[in-house]
Amino acid sequence: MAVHGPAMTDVARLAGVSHQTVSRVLNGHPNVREQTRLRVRAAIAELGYRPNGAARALVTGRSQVIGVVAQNTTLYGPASLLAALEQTAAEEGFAVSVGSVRDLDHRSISAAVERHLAHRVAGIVVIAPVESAGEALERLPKDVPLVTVDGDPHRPMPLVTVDQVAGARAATQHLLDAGHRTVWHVSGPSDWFDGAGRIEGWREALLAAGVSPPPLMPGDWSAASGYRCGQMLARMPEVTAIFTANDHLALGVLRALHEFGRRVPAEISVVGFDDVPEAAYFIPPLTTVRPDFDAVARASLQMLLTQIESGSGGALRQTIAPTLVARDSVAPPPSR
Amino acid sequence: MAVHGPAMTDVARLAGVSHQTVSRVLNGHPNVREQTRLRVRAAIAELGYRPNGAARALVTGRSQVIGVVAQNTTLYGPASLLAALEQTAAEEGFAVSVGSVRDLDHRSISAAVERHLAHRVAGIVVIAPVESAGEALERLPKDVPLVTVDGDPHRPMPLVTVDQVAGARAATQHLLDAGHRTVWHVSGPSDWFDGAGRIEGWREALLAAGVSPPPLMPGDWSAASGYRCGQMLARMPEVTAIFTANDHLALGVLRALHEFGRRVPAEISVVGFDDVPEAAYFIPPLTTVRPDFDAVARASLQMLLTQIESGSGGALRQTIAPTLVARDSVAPPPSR
DNA sequence: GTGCCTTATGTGAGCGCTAACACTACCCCA
DNA sequence: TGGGGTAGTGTTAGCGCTCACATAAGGCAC
Repeated sequence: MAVHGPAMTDVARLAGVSHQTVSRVLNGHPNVREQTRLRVRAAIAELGYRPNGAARALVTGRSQVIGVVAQNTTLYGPASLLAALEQTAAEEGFAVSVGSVRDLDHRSISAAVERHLAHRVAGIVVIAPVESAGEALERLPKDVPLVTVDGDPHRPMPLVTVDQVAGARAATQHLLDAGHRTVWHVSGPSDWFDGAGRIEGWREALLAAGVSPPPLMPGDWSAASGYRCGQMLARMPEVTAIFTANDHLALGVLRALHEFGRRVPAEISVVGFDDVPEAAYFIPPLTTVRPDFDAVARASLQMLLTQIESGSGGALRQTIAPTLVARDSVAPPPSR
Repeated sequence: MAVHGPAMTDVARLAGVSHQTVSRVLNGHPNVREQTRLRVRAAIAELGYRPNGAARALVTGRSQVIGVVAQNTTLYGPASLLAALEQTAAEEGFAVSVGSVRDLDHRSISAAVERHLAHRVAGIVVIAPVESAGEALERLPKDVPLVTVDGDPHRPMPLVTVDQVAGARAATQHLLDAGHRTVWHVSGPSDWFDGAGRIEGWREALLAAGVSPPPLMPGDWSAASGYRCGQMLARMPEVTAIFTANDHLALGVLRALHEFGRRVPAEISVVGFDDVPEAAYFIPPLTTVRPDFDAVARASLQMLLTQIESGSGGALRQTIAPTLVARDSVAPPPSR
């Protein structure tokens, strides 16, 4: 059934060398004569030979596969991250195996990681935006290369993260700069680090401007929760500026404001986070904060590869700064 | 470096049997005494043993991994499909390896498939919504289990697909039933099978009602292209009903109509396709067609597993019917 | 008892590869 | 002239598992 293509010995025979020499060519070892190298490459091409990853994994103890653990790969953020990760990994000759989990408790995460370990992956990227994930990760064997993305900033493990705080600060500041007295915040879940970071940045910006933050409107990333919060905010005449923790929340808020006849941005300004491709086509086009998922993916993969090659752990940390994308949903507050 | 956990021989020694007996227990072979089976299981648990997938893959010629080839896993459809596929596969004890491709030409597809083949995947799911993909697939070795999703309905290979035609027909009919004389269509790319199917369904419904279809407005799935088409449609007073090939196109259309002061649904009704989670929070909430991605994933995986187990190819085919989700973006046409 | 099943278990080979080491040229410098 | 490099190549073992076969123990017919 399986396509049993040519093996290394077949290539070796055709090239008139030993299988070991073929192996050396394949792995870019020095000490192979240029002429031999060419002969081997020709034989590889002629036979359409592809090295057997399983055999290699067996003998080296690890495969050319990177495991990714993520929760909801349907969401825009994780999906983008996963795609970027896959792209980058492919360029480095690695395949990506996904292990999505329903919940981010430590049982689920551990199980997903274990599954990857069973396949002897070369390294693991965990997109672990919540507290409970961290605990699971600390119990893991220390000798497997691991990078967390959007994980706990206070835990000593290799971490790549979007600078949520800076992004939220920029969004809030942008609204203050437009002349708004204060800014309301429809947040993500506060037990998510990105949610918490965005709350923190919002709060910081307000405090720095000498404004005491108004009550938080807690959402759960979904447009539905944004809509619910929006219905409350729409009824409060003093509200002139809203920063939402992501674009989908903003969509829900916009819809609620629209229903209550509150015009955006004439009466109320709104800023989102994520810059989903559709944000430019919301009504009105949404000013938002764009995290660079490609950069995050590149950084985390680089970090992982460094660990894989050096064998050393090391609690590296890298933060990617997001950028503000100004569109039409922000204007000065209505003059009284 | 790698966590060299216990091997099968360690389990065997602890249980006082041969490694082969352990293997038999692991693979559920008959002819193992109940008592022995329990002893082996106990040893496995005690040592925390996990079978080495690489070794198994090496000897059997295939791994417990399913390769998925997809193009843009950031789009809602593919992302949902991938997530559902992963979930289902995990339940069956399979891991999922993603190989996304930038373009859907046959070079890229072949390359992605080859990469999976190198890792000796057990089977491959190709999400191949365009013509050129089909050609690449036909050249593939016949003995590797393969299922295409949203692929060419006219090609004799195992295929699972959403019934695009029926969905589009339902959407169009829904608008006609509301009293509209005709329905305009903002399409997806016509070289995508789902795009083509939705055009076909729209056309069929109109012809069945004795209406000759108005000119097609070609889009490319993006909100941006929906917006451009919407700008044209907004200027045409005779337009009262629009069916868009997906929800993002609808978002762009809604935005354009809004800018031109055309009220939805009072003046113009709009129906989308996909039912993205945000569709209920568009302005107004979007009536749309919901494909069941979970069902597609389950069906394709089932089909793949059947091939893997039986070894037989067989050109099976399964079509998943989508359902219409009625919201507020449809109303009778304005009376004159 | 002999022969021949069936059931439960063990033994040996080998999947395709890499790591470690062995070996052969050949060169350089004393 | 020989000792000791170094570049290029071959040989061997073994990663952890499954497959095919060998073996052992018991049952049942004659």
